[in-house]
Amino acid sequence: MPFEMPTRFDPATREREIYARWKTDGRFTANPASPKTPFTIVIPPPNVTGSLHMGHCLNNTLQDILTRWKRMSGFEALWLPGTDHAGIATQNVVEKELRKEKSSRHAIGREKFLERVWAWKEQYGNTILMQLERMGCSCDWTRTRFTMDAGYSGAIREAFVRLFRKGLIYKGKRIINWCPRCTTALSDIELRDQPDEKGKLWHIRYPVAGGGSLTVATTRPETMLGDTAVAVHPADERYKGLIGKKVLLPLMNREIPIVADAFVDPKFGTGAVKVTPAHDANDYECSQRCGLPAIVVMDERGAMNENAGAFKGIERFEARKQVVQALEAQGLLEKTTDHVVPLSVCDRCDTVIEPYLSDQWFVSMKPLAAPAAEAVRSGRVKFVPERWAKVYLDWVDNVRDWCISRQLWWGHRVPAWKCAKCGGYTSEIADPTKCGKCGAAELKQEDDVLDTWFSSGLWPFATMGWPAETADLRKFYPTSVLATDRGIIYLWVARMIMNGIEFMGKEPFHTVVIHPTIQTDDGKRMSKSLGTGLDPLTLLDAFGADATRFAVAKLVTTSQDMKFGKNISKSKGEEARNFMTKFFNAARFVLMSLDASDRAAAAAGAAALARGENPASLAFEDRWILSRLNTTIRSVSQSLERYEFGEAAQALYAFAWFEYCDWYIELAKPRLARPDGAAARATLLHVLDALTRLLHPIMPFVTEEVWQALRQFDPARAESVMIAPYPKADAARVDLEAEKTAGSLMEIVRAVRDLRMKYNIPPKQALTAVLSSPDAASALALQPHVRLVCGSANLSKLDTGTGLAAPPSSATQIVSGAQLFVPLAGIVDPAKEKARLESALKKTEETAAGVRRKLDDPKFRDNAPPELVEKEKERLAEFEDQAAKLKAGVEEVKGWK
RNA sequence: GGUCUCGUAGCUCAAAGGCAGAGCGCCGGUCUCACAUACCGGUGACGGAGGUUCGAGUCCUUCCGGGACCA
Repeated sequence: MPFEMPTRFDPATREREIYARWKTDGRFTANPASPKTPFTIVIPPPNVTGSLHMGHCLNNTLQDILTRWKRMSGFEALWLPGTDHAGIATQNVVEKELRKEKSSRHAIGREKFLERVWAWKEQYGNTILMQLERMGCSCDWTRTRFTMDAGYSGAIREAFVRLFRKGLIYKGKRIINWCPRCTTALSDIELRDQPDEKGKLWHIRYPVAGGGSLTVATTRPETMLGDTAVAVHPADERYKGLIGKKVLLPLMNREIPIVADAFVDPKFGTGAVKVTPAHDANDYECSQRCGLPAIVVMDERGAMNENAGAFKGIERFEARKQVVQALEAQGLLEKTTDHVVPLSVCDRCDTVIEPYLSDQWFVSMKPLAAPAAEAVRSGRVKFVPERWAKVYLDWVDNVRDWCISRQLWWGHRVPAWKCAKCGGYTSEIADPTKCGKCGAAELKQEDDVLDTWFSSGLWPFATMGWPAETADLRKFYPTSVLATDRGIIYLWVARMIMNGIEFMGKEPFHTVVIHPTIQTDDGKRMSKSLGTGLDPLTLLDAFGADATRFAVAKLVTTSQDMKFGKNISKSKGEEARNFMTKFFNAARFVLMSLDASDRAAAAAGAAALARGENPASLAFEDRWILSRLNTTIRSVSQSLERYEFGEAAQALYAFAWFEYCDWYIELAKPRLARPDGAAARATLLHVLDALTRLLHPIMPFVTEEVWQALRQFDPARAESVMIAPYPKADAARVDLEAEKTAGSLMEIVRAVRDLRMKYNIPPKQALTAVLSSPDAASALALQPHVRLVCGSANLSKLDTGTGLAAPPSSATQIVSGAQLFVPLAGIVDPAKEKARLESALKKTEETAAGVRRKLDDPKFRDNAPPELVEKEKERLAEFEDQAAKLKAGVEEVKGWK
């Protein structure tokens, strides 16, 4: 019965079926009791409100490549998936729903609101995980975690209490970033800079007590209502006499001091700055140094409050206008200039951030950061590429205390209780019943919740059941690799390392792979709002998961960016899809060409080859492709070890297409039908088998399809390619001599094909040729392969030898130092041939002259390594020889009638 | 202001300091019994200026032009 395969692999139908089969067979599930060495990756948890974007597509492709490769390489591989609860983002989504219903979270209350969020999460929260399935990701779905799960919440409670007890968590009044729309505090990294915002610089005259005035420049005049001082640089001669005097704060009629502080830049504005401690971080620090009070003049929604006098109740930007008008009316506005202001906006809602003095919870970072920095400096945690370690260290070394409280409802409620009696805070694993300080029983839990990053920072071990000592933790912690984008270095990587050391006593991973960031075709950041984003689903639909993954992986380099917008993704997607089809078709050819009677023998032969044995006498071309295969295996393995995904994909692409398909299959074809073709059949099958396994981590679906076809020939193989061993290079198979000879043969074939093109000779028309080698040895080396050359170049005859004369009316090519003559009586055009040879001659002479110049230079001869000088001498001899032959060819043509 | 990164063919990327390579595109030819999503052949490039070196795409300086991050 002939073996049948469809002409194409159809991703749309086959991917789902194959994935479902893997799942039901439990292929993704890791076993903590396994004796194998673990290999663990925890997914950088995507935001539960999110859907797959190109960044995820790339990030997860790479994680899956690593996981599948390690799983096949004999590791107990665990890729642990999950999502984080994304406090603000998720709360905003549900609040939006409520607004549509003309309701609000305040209208329904905290408890009901949280029920709504959970309901939303149950309905939509799995979107991104399902998209990962579509990509073929081999995540262990039995271990999927969510940062709000009960177990995970227990880990957060544990971590908070431990840090609290160590004194590393405290509550205090500080300037924080406040989003007046979300009405919550934000950490530095939840902001987005809005550069080059056009603003103004207002110069305001403050009357000095006792006469005169002092002009200050500000970009935010509305905050002057909360000024408690004016500061100048202590060394600024212009203002020296004013230090210690008072000014009368306009509009508020409050006397405030003129202080000296080195934070003032004398070159900015007038060199005198207003100090508003409650609404500016620098001013706040200044106020601490100078002992100034802080007056909050805005409420939590960004409107001016009762401390703003006449401006009470006015929204902050409107207040700005009115304050300016009022100052102008009083003649206190000296001038207004244009000024570019750096603005920070809320990452979630684009509202301009207000620096705001308020009571918040903080983590004292220095004690946690020091060992985290040391872990990287000592090399226990490595960054790939290495340079990112510097970025990490810059942040970790200069880290500031971290505001972890958020004025939200969705999240982990701060597990601290305030005592009504003594005002102290108590934090315990079990809800406390009495104050840890004074013993009183009137306790109230804090309303705020914790920053999402506080929970996702515990991800590498909280996902495995910490603080319980679970089998998973024992087996899979520390994890192996964290793969992520550079934007996440501060958000997660640093915090995961700090927490891993603090709570587990061990770094959470030994390697951090920072892959490039996907950009648009013209090298800009992809932006949803600008519509320059690219939806990976359109790629998955158009090209299938295998091709999408391959296209993305092939472009991964050590550079920081990767252009992959609408046009580039299309061209790269097509390239990858064509490659996938090519591979599938090669498999189809190999399997369909094996006769039922050949199959068992071919399978046995291929198995023997895989073991390093030679089942039948291997032909030259068999030895060549086996050599190339093993060279490729080595290079792919090395690339993967170094996380050079693009290199690995590239090597596989080139080997599969240009060597296996273009040359080997074609060379093996004539032997296939022959009874003595056993070695060819075994080699074809063996290389296909190896290639299938090599490609599997990048293109999981099509390789599984091919694997299942291979299994029909050889049921003894693994049930799935997922658990088949990844090929190992066999150095004994590498045959550089064969590779070199094959190179010469290809050159000869190409030379004939080139002549066919130049003289319009159809491929079907057989030709004859004469190959005159420079010496007997090389003639002898080519002799056995005449059959291969004739087959590939469609020659009916190829004479080889040394010093052979050109047959009449021959076109000449110089290949590998030999002369190739192709008699073309009646076809060859003397003028054209002469021109062709002369052009080749000119090129050769130019190259020869270059090498000669180099060799004539005594400095080169004296300083360059002798081997190189020798090599250059040989090259020169070759070029001179080639030139001589071409010259002879020109003379020959001249003699034609 | 500081740090990092990238400028190589029309496009996307390669090349321990020693002959600048691929793919896509483009041009021309083939529907040859796995594959026209294919096959065959061809075309085409080191941002500028200095320096180090026998030798620089590669190392150094500087300029120009992109990108990222920190303050």
